[in-house]
Amino acid sequence: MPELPEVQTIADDLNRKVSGRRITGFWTDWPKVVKLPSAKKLADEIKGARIERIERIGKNIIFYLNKNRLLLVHQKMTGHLMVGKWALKSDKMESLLPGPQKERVNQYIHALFYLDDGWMIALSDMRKFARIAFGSKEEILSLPDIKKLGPDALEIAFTEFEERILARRKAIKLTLMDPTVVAGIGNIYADDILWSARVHPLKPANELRPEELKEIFEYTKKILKRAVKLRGTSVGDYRDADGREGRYAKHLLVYRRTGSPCKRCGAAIERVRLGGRSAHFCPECQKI
DNA sequence: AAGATTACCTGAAGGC
DNA sequence: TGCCTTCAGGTAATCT
Repeated sequence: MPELPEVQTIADDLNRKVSGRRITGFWTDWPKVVKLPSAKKLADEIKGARIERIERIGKNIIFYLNKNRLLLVHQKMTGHLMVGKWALKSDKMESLLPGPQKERVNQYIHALFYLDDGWMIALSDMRKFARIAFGSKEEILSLPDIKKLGPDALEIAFTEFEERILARRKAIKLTLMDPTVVAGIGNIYADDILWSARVHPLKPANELRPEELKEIFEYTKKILKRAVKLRGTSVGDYRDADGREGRYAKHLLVYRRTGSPCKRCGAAIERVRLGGRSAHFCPECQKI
């Protein structure tokens, strides 16, 4: 579901809301969601853990716990972390609070962390791609998910960006979205970044001209920062930890605008399949 | 060994 | 109404 701006928004919200709380229990109806150590062990071992702070690494949300332990959550495509109060009613989740995160979202809650103040952190995930890992700081940070991550899109300097991108021969869009090259850019922002830089998504990364690379770099920073300020993009059912929508959706430049006029030249936006995903671009402004 | 494809899952939406 | 196909914010595993 979320890309860098959405994950940053959720991590910041969680940091504000649950730092200092103790975790009193864990529930899941989908044990596979815990890839390390196991759902049962996590439930046993996390009891009493104090949440120190929450940060984002790539698209992973990291809870720093006491005793040098970390809890990692990757929401993948449709995962949402939320803070609220829910009750188990037979095997169905029932919201105790009114608001936008009730009903439909709740039937997809597959994991709950109970907190010492009566509130809960819930992981809802329609497609069940999300994953949780729990262990020592060393264990979690040495997982391939974290270890293989490239530099963060908001942190990376131009020289390193240039070096890493030019080392790949595949399409620039796939390269931008490859978390081992740069971390944090997903399908929505990759499309908007390339449209802004006037670069065709299928252009091989190593064939980019210096000025094209510079534009891509500049717009990566600009667009991601803007989206963070707007608390992300809500397409479909994305919501922040309070159930609110992200406002970047109103600012989308090409993503999901197939057939609509290009905001620069008026030509009809086209869509192609790339690596099993949709790439949206302007055939006039973005030539190979 | 990089690049391309498939797997993981459950819908929603549109065509017939 | 229902069946079939395509698409959905990500990335790891598996191929070639």
